[in-house]
Amino acid sequence: MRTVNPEKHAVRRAAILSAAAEVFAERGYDGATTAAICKRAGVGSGTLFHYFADKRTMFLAIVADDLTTVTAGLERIDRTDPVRALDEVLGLLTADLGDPVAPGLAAAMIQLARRDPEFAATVIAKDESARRAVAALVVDGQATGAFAPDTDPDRAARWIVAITDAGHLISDDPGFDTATERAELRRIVASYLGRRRTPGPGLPR
Amino acid sequence: MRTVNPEKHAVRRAAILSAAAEVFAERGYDGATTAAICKRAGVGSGTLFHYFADKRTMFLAIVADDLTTVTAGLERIDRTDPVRALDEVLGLLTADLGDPVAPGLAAAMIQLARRDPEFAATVIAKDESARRAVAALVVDGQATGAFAPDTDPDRAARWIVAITDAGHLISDDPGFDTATERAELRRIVASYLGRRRTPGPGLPR
DNA sequence: TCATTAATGTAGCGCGCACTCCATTATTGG
DNA sequence: CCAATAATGGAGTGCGCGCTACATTAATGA
Repeated sequence: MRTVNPEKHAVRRAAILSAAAEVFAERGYDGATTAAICKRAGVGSGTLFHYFADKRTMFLAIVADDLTTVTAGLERIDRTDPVRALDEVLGLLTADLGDPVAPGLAAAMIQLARRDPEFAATVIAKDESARRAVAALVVDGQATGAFAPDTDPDRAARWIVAITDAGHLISDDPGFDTATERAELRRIVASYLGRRRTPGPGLPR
Repeated sequence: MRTVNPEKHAVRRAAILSAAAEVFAERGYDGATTAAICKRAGVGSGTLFHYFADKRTMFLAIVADDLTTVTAGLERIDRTDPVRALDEVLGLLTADLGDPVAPGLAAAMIQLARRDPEFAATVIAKDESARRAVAALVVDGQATGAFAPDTDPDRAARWIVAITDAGHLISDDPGFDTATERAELRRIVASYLGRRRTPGPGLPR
C-alpha cells in the first residue's frame, strides 16, 4: 500500500504553478508552451500532466488563487466609513501592482477570456464583485456627503475598476514606482468622486 | 505584357485586412488562424499570401493604419486653448470607442506587444506621442490656471492615456454606450486635472 | 523485506498550424 | 488575337504544439 503525501504534493504543485505563471506572463496564454513550463519548473512533461489535466487547468488554477484572494478580501472590509473602506478596496485591487508577473498575467487573462466563456465568467465574476463593492461604497459616500452626488454609482464603479486594471497593464513601464503610482491612482479616484465645491473650469462637455 | 492594377489591388487588400481585423478581434493574435481569415475574406490561402508576406505583417498593417491616424490627428490639433485642445485629444484617442472590433484588437495588440519587441516599439511610439501631447497641454493648462498646479504632467499624461486604453477594453461590456461613457471619461480627466478650490475631503493618502 | 502504487522522465504521436507549390484563370499591352 | 504575367484557389508539407504511453524509480504500509 501507498498513500499520497499531500504536503509534498502541494509543494510540487505550487512550484510548477509558480513557474507556469512566469511563462504565461512572459509569453501570453497561447505563447506559453508546456515544454517551456516544464523546463522552467525543472520537471518532465509526464510530471506536469500528472499534476494538471491540461494547460488550461493550470492557468485557471493560477488566476483562481488571485481571484479568491480579492473576493475574500472584499468581504472582510469594514464599511462603516465609506471613504476609508473605498481606500481599502483600492488597496486590495492594487495589491499586486508590484508583482513583476502581474502585467503579463493580466494580458494573458484578457487574451483567454475573449474566447473561453467559462473562464471569462470567473474573471467577470471577480470584476462584478469588485464593482458591486465600489458602487455600494459610492452610494454610502454620497449619503454622507463625502462624494459628489451627481455621479452614477454603477458607472463610476465600472470606471474605477477599469482604471485599476489599466494600472496593472502599465505597471511594467519604465519609471513605474508602485507606491507613487498607487497614490496617484487614489488621487484620480478621489478627485473623480470627491465633492466638487464648484462646477469648476474643467473640460467642456 | 501586363501591369498591376493598383486600384483593384488596394481594394482587395483592404477587404482581406478588414476580414482579418474581425478575426484577430474575435480570437486574438495567436487564436486567429490564417484559414479562418481566408474563409472570412472569401479567398484562398494562395491569395492571402500573395497580398501579405505572413500573418504578422497583416496584423502590423491593421494597427499601422490606426496608429498613423492618431499620430497624424495629434499634429493637426490647435493648441491655443489647452483645455479645448485636450478635449480634442481625448476625442481622438476615443474615436474608435464604438468600433466593435476595437476591444478585441486592443487585446490582441497587448498580446503581441509582450513578445514582439519590434511591434511593441511601434505601439509604444504611438502611446508616447499621445503622452507627450497630453503632457504638453497639461503644462499649458497649468500655466493658464485652468488645471491644478500640483499635478506632475508626465505622470498625469501616462494615466490619462492608460485610462483611455482601459475604456477600449471595456467598450464591449453590456450597457456600454459610447457617447455616455466618452462623456464620463472626460469627466474623470477633467476632475483629475481640474483646479481644486480646496484640498477637498477626498481619500486619505 | 516486499508488494503496491504514487511520482517521474522520455520518447513519440496525432493534429492543427502557418505557409508553399503549382496548375489554372483573368487581365493587361501590343 | 496573342503572348505575358498578375491573380487566384486548393492541395499539400513540414513543424511545433499539447498531450500520452510507458518504463523506471521512489516511497509507503504491512
